[in-house]
This record gives sequence, structure tokens and C-alpha cells, in this order.
Amino acid sequence: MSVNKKSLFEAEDIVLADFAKALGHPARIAILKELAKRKECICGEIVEVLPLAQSTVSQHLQELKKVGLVRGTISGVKSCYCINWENFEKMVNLLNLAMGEITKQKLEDSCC
Amino acid sequence: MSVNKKSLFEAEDIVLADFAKALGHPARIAILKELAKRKECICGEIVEVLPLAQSTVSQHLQELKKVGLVRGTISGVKSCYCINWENFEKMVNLLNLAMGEITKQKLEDSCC
DNA sequence: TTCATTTATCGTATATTTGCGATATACATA
DNA sequence: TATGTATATCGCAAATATACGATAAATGAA
Repeated sequence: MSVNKKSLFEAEDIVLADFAKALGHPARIAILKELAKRKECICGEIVEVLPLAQSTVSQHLQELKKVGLVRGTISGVKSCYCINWENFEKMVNLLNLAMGEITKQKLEDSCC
Repeated sequence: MSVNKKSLFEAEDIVLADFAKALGHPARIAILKELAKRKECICGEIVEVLPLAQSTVSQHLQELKKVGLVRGTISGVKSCYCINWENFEKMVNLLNLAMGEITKQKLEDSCC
């Protein structure tokens, strides 16, 4: 891949693809579910629940942070993670919009 | 990555992650939109629309096929692609379920 | 101050993805 | 039959993702 062609696509599709990619690993889905379920959202608790090394979990957290689905603040030795609801809802809306747009076109007779 | 740890997660999360991963590239989102929009769904038309080489588009199509979002049949020289609505709707349902489950837990007071 | 704890980051290995050109295959048509 | 067209697949290169252990940084506790 000498060049990355992603930028040549529609801006909306790029944003949605980035969100979807963030959901594209079961560890990150599990993390989001875990964050939603808890109030404390401490990193160590997530590490305990997942079958991965601490450094790997930290990496997945950074990735979720990168696309804005998760927010993290340091409170003493521990760090506190939680879902960035504003962006999470933005993602859900984008997903619904795109999937809805596609579904709307569903025809009585598919050609294959 | 000496070992692939994905199989250690919840089956539902794995399925959803696979679907999400398939949506994780703007080319594949564009392909799905294009397939939904057209009746003929011929590969060449998709190649024309996308800023990618024919072989690359073919690869993306195969990936969508692999997760079951797209179905392809050969009709003469040309091949005919279309959305596999059964699986597409399965994906939408899984997405809604998981995202809904997470959103439901949204608390008045986020800790960070 | 010293030690333990928590977490991020670095370095590294390996796997997968992305992308292209070249080529093979299969059909349609002249 | 020979030729052109459409598409899949192969081979390759580069980029990115996945995963871990080791280590650094920061804090809290003894």
C-alpha cells in the first residue's frame, strides 16, 4: 500500500468507517459494555475482565480514545475511563442514518 | 501477536465485531450504498465509482462476501452483486441490540 | 525516603489489511 | 477460431493492527 486511499472517499463514510473500525474487535466491544455497566470505570477492572495482558488492554483503550468513544482522566494512581456519550451518540446516529439509507432502498426483487 | 485471542471473547461480541470490521473501511461502506442504490449491481460499475483499482475493489467485495453482507452470482461474463438482506438485517439488529444495551446504561452522572 | 501499585509507553514479533499490476479464466462476439 | 471484455486471483510491497513483556512515571502508603 504505497498510498493510503481512504481520504478519497466521502467524508461521512470515512467518519463512519473509523467508528466501525473501532468496534471491529471484540475486546473493544467488551470494554464499551464494561464501561457502560460500571460507575467507577477503572482500568484495572477492565484488565481483570478481559483475557488480555494489561498493556494490550491499555492499547485498546487508547484506540477507543482516539476515535472519541471513550474519555479518560487520571485520578491519583488510578485512571478513570468512561464512555464519551456525545460521540457515542454521534456514532449511533451515523450508523442509523447510513444503515437506514441502505435498508430504505431494499427492493422487492433482488437481482441475485 | 503469537496467538489470536479473539476466540476468547463472547460469541455475540465476536460476530458483531466481524460485521463492524467489514464496515471499517470507507470503500466497503461506499460499495454497500452503491449496491443498495442500483438494481443491476454489476462489479464494473462499482469499480468506476470508486477511486481504487479493479483488483482492490474485487478484494473488498470478497471481504463483504466473507462476512455475508453481500451475495454474488456469475451471469455470463459479468458478475452480479447484491446485498444479502437477511444478514444485513441481522447485523443491524445486532448493532441496535449492543448499542442499545450500552446506551440504556447511560447514567445521569458520568464519573469523568 | 523507600516500596508497592497502577497505568502508559516502548520495543519487538507476528498477523492482517490495503493496494497494485500482472495474469488466468470464462464468456461473448466477430 | 481468434479477439476482446469482465472479473477473480496471485504475488508482492507497504502499512497497520494485535499482542506481549519490560520498563518508566506517578502516586500512595509504610
